[in-house]
Amino acid sequence: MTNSEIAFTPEHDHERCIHQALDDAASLCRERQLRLTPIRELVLKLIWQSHKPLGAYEILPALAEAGFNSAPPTVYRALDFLQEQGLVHRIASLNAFIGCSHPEHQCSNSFLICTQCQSVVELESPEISSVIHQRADEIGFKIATEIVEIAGLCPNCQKSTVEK
Amino acid sequence: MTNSEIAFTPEHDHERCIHQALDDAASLCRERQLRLTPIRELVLKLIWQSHKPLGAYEILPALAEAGFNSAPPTVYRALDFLQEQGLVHRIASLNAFIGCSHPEHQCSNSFLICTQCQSVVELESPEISSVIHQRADEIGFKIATEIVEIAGLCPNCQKSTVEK
DNA sequence: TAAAACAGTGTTACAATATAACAAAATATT
DNA sequence: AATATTTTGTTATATTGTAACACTGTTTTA
Repeated sequence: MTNSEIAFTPEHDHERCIHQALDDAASLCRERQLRLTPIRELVLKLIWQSHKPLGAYEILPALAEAGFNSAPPTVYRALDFLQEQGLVHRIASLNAFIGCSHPEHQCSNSFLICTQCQSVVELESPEISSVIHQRADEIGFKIATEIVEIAGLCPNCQKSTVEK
Repeated sequence: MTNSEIAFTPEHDHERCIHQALDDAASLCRERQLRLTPIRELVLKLIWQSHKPLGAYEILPALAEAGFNSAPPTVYRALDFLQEQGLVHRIASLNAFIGCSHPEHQCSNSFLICTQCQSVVELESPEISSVIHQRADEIGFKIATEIVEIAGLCPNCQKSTVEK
């Protein structure tokens, strides 16, 4: 099973996903000499509680519970930091945030979004990016950022839909 | 020049774009036995004032000026209708709306967004869609809707940037 | 080490985008 | 004409995101 498909496999060992993500973040921040403060780490952990994107305002209560200030700027600042470091992505079509599954590499910013279970996987596909660049080149358009958000039914939810 | 590039060509005859869009909308609604009411037509016309996406709240003042109610639901209803009929698209990354340049055909929902002049063109590219479907098939993901939003510099703005 | 600089957080207020719910009016259908 | 349906008016509010400034902790420099 590729990394992509894990999110669409409910029975996977998610503790491992969380652990990996937090470890990656820690080492990445160490390398870059940036501070993964308690707030930032908590926000990242909360986002990684599942493979479903989380809204900023869904994060706030947990911050409050942990004893931090829980006004919107607190969470948005943490999210900004995490996004800048490529640790989380914002899904524009959902106004929500998802953990990056490979923060070390360059990201495609392509996502498959299941409309039934809400799980999201990052679509790693050089071909998609390459075709997009090809087409942009033809028009003479100079790409800065790409967003690809594909909504539909994940393999797992297709099964359950059929079973109904 | 292909249809796509018109939006990135400031000197094009935009009256023609507007006229075409309103005509298309009228005939399309006639065919489908739907009502292109004055509000809906005005909203469409306002959106077609340029090739730059328009926010819902930018439309409201013009509605008020034309003597209509100008509370948010009015414009969102019109936008909902126009979107359902494929006459306008919502750009998720901008929270804004743009006229569809070919409402008769199936739409790719792919856009090139110039970050300098704000112009947007619809990227008609069977290849992009095809590659996306290919990749989704491999994972067993059943696509319902696709969003592709590419931001960068349009050919025209690249020129002016160099000139500076 | 003290002082300055900077980064991170707390706090208040508000901006921008979008929707719920119900009443009234216009239009289409019987 | 009466009824049903669609569209619009209206009020209120939900959701998402940011500006601005004060305060605190951490790093850097003299």
